[in-house]
Amino acid sequence: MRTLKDRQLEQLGKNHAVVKFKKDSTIIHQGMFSTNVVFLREGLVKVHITGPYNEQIVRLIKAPTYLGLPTTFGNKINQYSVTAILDSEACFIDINLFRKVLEENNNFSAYIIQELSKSELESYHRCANRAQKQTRGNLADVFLDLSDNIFESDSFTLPISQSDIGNLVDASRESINRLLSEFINDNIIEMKGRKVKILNKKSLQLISSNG
Amino acid sequence: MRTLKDRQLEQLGKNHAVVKFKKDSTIIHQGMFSTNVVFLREGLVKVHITGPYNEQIVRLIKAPTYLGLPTTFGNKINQYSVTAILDSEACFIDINLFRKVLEENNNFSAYIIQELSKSELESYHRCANRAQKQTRGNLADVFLDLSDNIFESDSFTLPISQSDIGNLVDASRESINRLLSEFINDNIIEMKGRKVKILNKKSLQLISSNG
DNA sequence: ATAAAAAAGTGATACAAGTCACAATATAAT
DNA sequence: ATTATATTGTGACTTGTATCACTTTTTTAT
Repeated sequence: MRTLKDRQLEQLGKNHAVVKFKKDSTIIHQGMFSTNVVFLREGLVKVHITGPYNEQIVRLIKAPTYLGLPTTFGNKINQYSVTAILDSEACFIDINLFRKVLEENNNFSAYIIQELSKSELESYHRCANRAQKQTRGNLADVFLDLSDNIFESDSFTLPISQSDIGNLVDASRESINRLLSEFINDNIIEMKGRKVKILNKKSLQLISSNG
Repeated sequence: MRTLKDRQLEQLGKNHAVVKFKKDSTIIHQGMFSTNVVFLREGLVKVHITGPYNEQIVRLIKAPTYLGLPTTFGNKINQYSVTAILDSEACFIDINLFRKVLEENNNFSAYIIQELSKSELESYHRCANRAQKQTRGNLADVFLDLSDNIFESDSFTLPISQSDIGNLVDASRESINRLLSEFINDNIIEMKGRKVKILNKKSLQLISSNG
């Protein structure tokens, strides 16, 4: 499946320039008219959406991935924002071309459907977790996600602020801060500025599943 | 698009029996092996998933809709459960047939992609709302959804228990009960058993957007 | 019809996490 | 370098909502 994606990317990317985005710059702007799908080649982004009160971070996604699909098939106004949280690279693919490739290549459709399905499932799980766990457990999950999936290492640099973490797990900045102190105090993680080292992943996993 | 769906349904449904489900019977069982996609022709269902502590109701969906797509393209184990909350009718479509139709009919793929995209967006919005509003606002949203989208009427019969509502909006049964009393007391809704009449939709909308 | 099981109603209490209010560092900008 | 701005660290206090512990009502089963 990976090779398919790459082959397809080649086809789609041939006549599309790669655009570089610095950390903190916005790749997709909610509310803006758009006629592109974005293929994120490299980097890490946050997807955020205007909530009833604040801007809400919905999820972090790392490359490679497609972004902005809902815009492609619904109206042409972006329904959410995507901001780079690490330097990233993306290519913009014209919607019509994208649709044409979908039409011509059934495997590609199947691939996109699969990705969307996966994302739906993840969404359900996130939903269930956030709701049932308390902040400590959700925070542990963020660190596990960063370590296991995003950076694939026990040492990494936090790509977002404590207040963003709070926003992501539906907690206040202050609560996150206090819980981080707690984690550090319990020798579960070590932090120097935003440099994180996970000292006791077992504990994190325990916290994730219990609290 | 609607006609396309109907045409497609015809094609898919031709050799597939319609199965009737009584209220409260399970249509899709999480954890079970399955080789079908379900097309819900008629009725109303809840999608629920095993959370870290409880079973979590993720959303209500009314017919017509496809269910179980993630199973189709990922592994063959159902990743969530779907239970009828009103008498419903569904047809079961063999995965291979479904895939074949997807392959042969690009419009159908496009339609499925569109549906999945829409569902992703809804998911993001639900997420942002649940997180930022308190229970009163989320409860108002449930009533607005039931009235505006699901039953398209100001009078309807609650299809789920208070404890399910609580589960759906991440609150306890008791909180829902207290808030309902409050709504009734404020002449926002009227309830006789599970028969609901919305008396003041404006208020509900206000509560939805403020609290 | 009657027993059994769910669902709904309600008070008392507890607590996780929000909010407010500053102080202390960092980071970015001129 | 030196402001200006953003982020982080903490204490004190408040609050929405969970939990517990019943009672009452409704529904389902026998």
